[in-house]
Amino acid sequence: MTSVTLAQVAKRAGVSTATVSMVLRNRGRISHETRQRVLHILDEMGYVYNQTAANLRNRTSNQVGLLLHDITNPFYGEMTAGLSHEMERHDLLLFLANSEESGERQQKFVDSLMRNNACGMLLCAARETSPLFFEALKRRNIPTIIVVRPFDDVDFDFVGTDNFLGTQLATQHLLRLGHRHIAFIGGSLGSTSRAQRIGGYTSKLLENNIQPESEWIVTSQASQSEGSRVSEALFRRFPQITAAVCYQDIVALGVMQTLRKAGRTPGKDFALVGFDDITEASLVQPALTTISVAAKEIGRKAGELLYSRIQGNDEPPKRIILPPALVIRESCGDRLR
Amino acid sequence: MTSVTLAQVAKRAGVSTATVSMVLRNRGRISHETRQRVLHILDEMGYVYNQTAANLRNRTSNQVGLLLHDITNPFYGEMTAGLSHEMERHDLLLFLANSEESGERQQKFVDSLMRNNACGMLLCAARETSPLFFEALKRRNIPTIIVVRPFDDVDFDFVGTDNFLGTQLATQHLLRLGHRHIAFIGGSLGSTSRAQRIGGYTSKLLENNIQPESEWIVTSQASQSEGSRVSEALFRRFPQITAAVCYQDIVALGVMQTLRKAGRTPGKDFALVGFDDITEASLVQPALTTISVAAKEIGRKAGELLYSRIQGNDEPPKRIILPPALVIRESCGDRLR
DNA sequence: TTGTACGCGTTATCAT
DNA sequence: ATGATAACGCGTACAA
Repeated sequence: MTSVTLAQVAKRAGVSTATVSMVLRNRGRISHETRQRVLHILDEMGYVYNQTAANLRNRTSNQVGLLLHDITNPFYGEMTAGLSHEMERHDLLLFLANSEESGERQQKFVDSLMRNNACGMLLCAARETSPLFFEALKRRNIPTIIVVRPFDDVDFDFVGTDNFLGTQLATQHLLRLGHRHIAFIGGSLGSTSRAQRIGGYTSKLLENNIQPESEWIVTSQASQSEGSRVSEALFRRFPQITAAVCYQDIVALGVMQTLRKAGRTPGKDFALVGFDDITEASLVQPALTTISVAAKEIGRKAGELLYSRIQGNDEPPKRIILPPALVIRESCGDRLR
Repeated sequence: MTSVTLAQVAKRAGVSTATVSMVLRNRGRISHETRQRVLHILDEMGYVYNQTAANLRNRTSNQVGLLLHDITNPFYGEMTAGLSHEMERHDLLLFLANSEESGERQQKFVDSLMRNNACGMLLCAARETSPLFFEALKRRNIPTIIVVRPFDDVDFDFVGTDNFLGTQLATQHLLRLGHRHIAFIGGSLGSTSRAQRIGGYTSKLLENNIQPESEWIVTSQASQSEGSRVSEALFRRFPQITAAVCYQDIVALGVMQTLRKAGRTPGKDFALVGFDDITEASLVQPALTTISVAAKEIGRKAGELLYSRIQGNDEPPKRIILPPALVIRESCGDRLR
């Protein structure tokens, strides 16, 4: 390695290490002359700053961790891009870990972050994460932002989207188009996001004096095939359903499949709204009307908030909820327009 | 912070810091008794190992950097997942940075890695990266693996896919299906990957006595919308084209859009092959026939190789080229079967 | 098992 | 005004 140390530079420049350090960090009072000489020698010797030593001394670091459960999901890719951009702006390094929904891996990553003295973290926790995990986190006293997956502990900062509003928009759209028999398809039982989305759906129905039918609300795994399977059973039991709000675009794609098999055409004799606005949404035929959440913006906002926390911002925990938007395509028909 | 130090634990346990250190790292010969007592006190005091201090002392670290140019691209998401998994296995932390094709950001990240004493890095360099960048990297003497984007400097390890073979497979598939007017869509001019893929496409055409038409080879940015825009122009000019090999799945998705707009159906009156096999490929309708490059596997293999380098493996630089595979779905029709 | 010098930058205190 | 001295952050490993 033979790395050049500050002391070596100091010796060569005929000054103390304190002086070199001050030059490097633009602190203290150093004469222009000395400063120039030191800078020159730093360059000449190819000095590389040892952040590790500095961090040890200062008991800080410039490293933050991002824990996701599935980096493969394009939504999180977008979010990570937004976050990464923000981190770079503040000269923070980003650790990435992928829990793959394993609580064990998740815990291991957090422990690792603590050992490495990370100065902050962003968390999209694995499903079924124990509350104890969060309690332990609080005691760690490290700035932590919960992202995307809603979490109702008010002691944490949270950045995500407004699930409730999202499905309200979706449901309202269907109502305006004249639909009265609207189902909700997808999501898994434990999911908080799902609970919120169902809340938006239900509330909008009630606002319009429509009694929600609990049997028209069904779960589905996050895959096209499951969406298809689940909706087939639903439509067979309740043929009067003419529209559906889906928990995710992927599920909506499955529903489309079912409709086609049954000789029905989404956008003509059935209306479908998805959620997420994934790439495929605009590609399928007919293109999927859906709720768009600005993934990149979530990443950016989360990064911004984390940075402010690292800087010492100790206002009460914030909840930054980005508004989703209805993207009208073709899967609901155009009776409205 | 009030973090517990090794010295505090030692004092409380009535032993030396050396003993505690050895207990922590399972080294040396410590009596079972002492070991138990120390472990107990470590736990009791909530000791958190300070990796920073250890790293400083050992002049090493357990942190590696991954530099991508576009984490948003699902291909890299997959690759990152594979890599991340491998890193976790070896207790390495992964720094992620997204250059967004900016040489400046890229340089900044590498500098940051050096300052932070990273023990290795994986690089998918920005386009137009100066050779000087790589030369400088060599002098740094830090284990570095070039991934995905082909790079012809034999001094570096490389892990990627066989672009040439990939498009050969794709082109051959189309030829077998009877197509003779085959375009190549996507990629940008400077790209080495693209050059190789066009090589595979061209060679296969020639093998079959078909003269490649240079005007049927067009560039496109890595986005669906660009793929759509570019292909629209191409098809207008050359309506005789009945099939296309795409540089990327994303571009292929855009081409699908164009076809649909024109009232054509991929898989029926047009045949389309993508490259990458991203998740969406199997989800779109019709599902995209594509070249699978096992992105996850590339990540895993690259991680494995990097780890071995970090461990001191000093064999000559390796080139690990993973064979791609044709994944037949629906976008080419089934005239063959 | 222990004592302690060491890795390298930081900064409060002291000197000119 | 400028700059030097030296203790310090915390775990490691060698000599004793």
